[in-house]
Amino acid sequence: MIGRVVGGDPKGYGGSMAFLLSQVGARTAQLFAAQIAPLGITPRAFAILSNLGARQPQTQQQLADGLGIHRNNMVSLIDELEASGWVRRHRSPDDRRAFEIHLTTAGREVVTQVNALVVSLNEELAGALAPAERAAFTSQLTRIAQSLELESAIHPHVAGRAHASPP
Amino acid sequence: MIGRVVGGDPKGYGGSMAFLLSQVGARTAQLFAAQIAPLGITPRAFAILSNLGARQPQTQQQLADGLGIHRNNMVSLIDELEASGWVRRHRSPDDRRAFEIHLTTAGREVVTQVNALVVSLNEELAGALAPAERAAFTSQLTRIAQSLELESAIHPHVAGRAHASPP
DNA sequence: AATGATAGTCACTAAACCGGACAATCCTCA
DNA sequence: TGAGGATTGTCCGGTTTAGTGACTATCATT
Repeated sequence: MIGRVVGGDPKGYGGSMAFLLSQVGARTAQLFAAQIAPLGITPRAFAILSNLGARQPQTQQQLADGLGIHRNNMVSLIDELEASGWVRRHRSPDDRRAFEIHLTTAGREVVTQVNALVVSLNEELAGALAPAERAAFTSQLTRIAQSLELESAIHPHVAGRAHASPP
Repeated sequence: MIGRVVGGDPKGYGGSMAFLLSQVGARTAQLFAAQIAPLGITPRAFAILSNLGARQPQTQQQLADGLGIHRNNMVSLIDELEASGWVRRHRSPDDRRAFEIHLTTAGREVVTQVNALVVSLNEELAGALAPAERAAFTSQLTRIAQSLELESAIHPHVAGRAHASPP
């Protein structure tokens, strides 16, 4: 009774976990992108800033590996971040090929602001559930994420070519 | 205690419903696309076939409206579907501008095959949960989908430009 | 019949991402 | 020590994907 897709109404994927998850996930990502857009930042760029907020400094290569983004794309991404004043390139003292990417004060501020938006988005999502349900739901969702071998730092959308859709 | 993102470890969005949902959703969509790819079909194309399976025939315009896909893009989508032999264009007797899109026998078969894949994907996802948890989880997910005003037929990824990513 | 709306089509554009190639630098080991 | 191979950041081109504008044929309304 798990995968009921054939029975009932055709075209009704309303009970399909796969469809629901990808649908809700896509919409959530849309909302997030729309909410941070006024700050002049994209989800991908924020992923970099956030990652730097956790560990600093990192080279472009380290960031690319950590987030699953292609090396080549990291170049222009850092360019934009630097142009926005959120990040600065410093030559590494250890390796003259590499740049150490440092978060600026403004960059740290953006991370804080976006984190606040994430909190409010979380509350908006959780609002559909009874307070008593929320912890269990998150725990179950986490278990699914683990079973899919998702690492907490890598988001399939942030990482390379990852389209696809329903269900 | 819903939106814990700031506390604990920075960069740790592991407890954020928004991040988890979009991450799991994106991965689910990826898996689905990968699983149907051997059949020579994309998620977008399947959405059309599946919709036709539920109501037939429909004009391109009706399909575009129903799935949230742009009219112009529907043209090449139907072209491919027709080239694959899953669909046929018949001139509408009522409106000589419009085409009625009809599912062929092969098209119906593909829908059946993909639906079977969806069932197995659902089982794979549900496998991370205890059997007793599954119904509640799906119900909660459905409530979240409703609170986001998601219609069961429209998938944000299938419909227009819908990138975005974390939290 | 005339005017405006609508269905489908096509061509052009914009964005995202990948792969290949390249210079500078590092590393290793004979 | 120095020569070959690997690595870092960079750039460029090609591909894919989706959206826009304009066009034709047809319908609907008056």
